[in-house]
Amino acid sequence: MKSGTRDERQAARLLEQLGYSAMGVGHRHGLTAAQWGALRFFGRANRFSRTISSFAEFHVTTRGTASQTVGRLVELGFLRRKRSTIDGRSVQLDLTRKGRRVLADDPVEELVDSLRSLAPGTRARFVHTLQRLVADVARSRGSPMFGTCSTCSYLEGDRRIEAGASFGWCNLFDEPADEADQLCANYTPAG
Amino acid sequence: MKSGTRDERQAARLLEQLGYSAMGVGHRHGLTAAQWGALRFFGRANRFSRTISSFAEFHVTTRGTASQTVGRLVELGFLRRKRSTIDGRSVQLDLTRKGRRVLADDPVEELVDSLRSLAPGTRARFVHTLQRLVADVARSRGSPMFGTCSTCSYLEGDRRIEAGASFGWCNLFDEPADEADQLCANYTPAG
DNA sequence: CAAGCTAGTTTCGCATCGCTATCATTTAGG
DNA sequence: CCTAAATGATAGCGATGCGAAACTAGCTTG
Repeated sequence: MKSGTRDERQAARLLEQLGYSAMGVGHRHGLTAAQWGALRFFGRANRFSRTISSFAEFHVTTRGTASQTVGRLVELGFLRRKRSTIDGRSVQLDLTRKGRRVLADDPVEELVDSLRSLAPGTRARFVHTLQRLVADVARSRGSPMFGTCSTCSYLEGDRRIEAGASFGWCNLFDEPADEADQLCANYTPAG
Repeated sequence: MKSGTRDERQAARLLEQLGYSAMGVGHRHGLTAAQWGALRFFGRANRFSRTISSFAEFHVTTRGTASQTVGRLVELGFLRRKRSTIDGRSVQLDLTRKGRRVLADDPVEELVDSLRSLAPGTRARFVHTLQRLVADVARSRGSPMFGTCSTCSYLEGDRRIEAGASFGWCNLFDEPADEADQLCANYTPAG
């Protein structure tokens, strides 16, 4: 039995190690892990999902804590609050120029470099496996998904978003899917 | 340029997401992320590496902080201190039975389940790619590696550790490599 | 319009993190 | 030997994280 699970454990260990060494561990720029997580989230979520509630859900914490973390980033000038015009309760968080600069120096960039050096086929297979794992874990945990348009059931028309080409259409918001590579809190896997 | 990096960013994002959902986020068993990290480290490191210093290095923090975190886990009964017989300064940390039980309920187990459902070939390719990424990131950061015997240059004889079969030989410690699937602080990639 | 729900903020209390020093013990080098 | 280096433990300090609860304000339903 032990030998039968060696591969899985090794993979899990490597994933964790990658997480530790690649992600916000190390307090670069004086930011904590939670703050890096928030900054990344708001840098990668679409405009409908850049809210306290979505971040709290994504980060598995309470809205109170999330508000506190975000408040600190606003003080530091990395995020900007903007009241939503459609829903007066809602606040949209946007990265400032300063926030974007810091995010560009995200420790995870070294990982991106490494990924870039993979053969395209290898990378594609890797991404495909990752997607499956993320979906599996989210499902087995009963937590929402936070995916992107490319595999979302609300996307109308051509499922594949070509690089830089025309957008698809989001049937949920009834708008062009112009932030197709951003995370969405309303993501629903197709299938 | 932007479209040319879509795959890499997506992969990085998925890796981060997997890290968040799989790792100690959520305070299960009342343990913090740092405590989960320590518990996992001491559950996966070989006897030469289960020290405060190694953990501090792995976790990218100071020995003081590491000692404090470990101290809490000792108080909680998850770890046990044991003075080294060879080096009187060194302390070896071992998981207690209780610690092992908690580690079995590690949130990361859901990830292991998901990995188990992959086709063997897919999983092998995935692991292979992960290994490369971990090595790349560690190299570009100039940090030590923490790998296992199977790809270590100190391993004598057959490089492949067969499941449950005979051990290899470690030329560094001059001992049988009987903890071949455990993390080692002295890991040096072959090649 | 009233009741109820949702989004966010704020405060309180407490535990932990993370760093810097300092100290004791033990090893290693000359 | 005697000094320098290494391993850990510990104290002190500031900041953050986290949960719970109370509170404001804006939607929504009937």
